[in-house]
Amino acid sequence: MFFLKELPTQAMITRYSDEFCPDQSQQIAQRLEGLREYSSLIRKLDDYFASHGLSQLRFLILMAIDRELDREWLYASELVSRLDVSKPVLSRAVKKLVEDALLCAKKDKEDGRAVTLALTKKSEALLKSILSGYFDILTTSPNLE
Amino acid sequence: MFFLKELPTQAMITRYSDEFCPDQSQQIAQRLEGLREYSSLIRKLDDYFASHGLSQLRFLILMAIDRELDREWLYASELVSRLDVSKPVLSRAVKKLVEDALLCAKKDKEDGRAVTLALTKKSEALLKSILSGYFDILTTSPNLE
DNA sequence: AAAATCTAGTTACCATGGTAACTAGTTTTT
DNA sequence: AAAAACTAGTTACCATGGTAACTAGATTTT
Repeated sequence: MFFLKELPTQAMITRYSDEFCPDQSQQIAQRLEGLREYSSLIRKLDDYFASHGLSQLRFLILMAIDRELDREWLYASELVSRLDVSKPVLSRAVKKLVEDALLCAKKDKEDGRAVTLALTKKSEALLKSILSGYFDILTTSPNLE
Repeated sequence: MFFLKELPTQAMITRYSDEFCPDQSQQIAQRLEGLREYSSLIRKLDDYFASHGLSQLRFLILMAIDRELDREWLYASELVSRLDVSKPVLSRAVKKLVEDALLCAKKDKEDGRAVTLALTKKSEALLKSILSGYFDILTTSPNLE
């Protein structure tokens, strides 16, 4: 997450960057502006997900399973390889999704260690109901062209 | 933080967005790409700060004080209004910075509640030593024009 | 000037990210 | 087939974000 409310003015950036990388102060300003815009977009998405009992991670777990074309389920380990998140964090998130009846976990028959994770009626309906708002937020963020 | 390792293909996005907002799938793809690029940039910055005993927040606190033109110090409450962070989080970060001799805290003479926060020799030197690398990371991130 | 309100900063607690180290099942080596 | 190595998932612990509620000093109301 990025925190600056007021970005440094071009003059401020120049004051610093002239010493280290003159002629790049404009690019630095652009990059900082981009960081702020995208951080703000991430916050908006987080708020939106929270208003539907989800989070960025919970949403992405559901989407990753839903978008799988040839199967109805994924192993937790497959989710780890698809999402940029650590195993323990995924494990905990999955546990809560199962408790909330948003995921259906079943022991795999072939591999005694593995668990298959599938969407439930509830999470299918939830995804359907929130995707429209999700796309709205993505497409209506200001200052990002 | 954003987690998708492999972004959905344009075909996947179309599969979803056609139902809700046809003709916007390309914009959605762009926005997701931007989110991923900036998340990756934020991770790079975090790693860089961590390698110098800092964090995004700790760095921004020091910068906010350093960039103040007419004063050598700020109140904690001023930092809260300049950085997009909650009071308790700032309070804790400041406490640690003082312990690490990167901030000098003094009771304000006029206002018995307030504390003035100034840089130390150590943090001034630290800022000088890391700014160059910071600008490098900002200006050399790929895929962001 | 006493009461009420506001403000600076902290404490307590919760959520969610991380790594290291563990259990237990599977696969590979020898 | 026993040992070693690998893999799936969890547990324990730490870091850092959040809100609510607190203390204490300053200010405003009455």
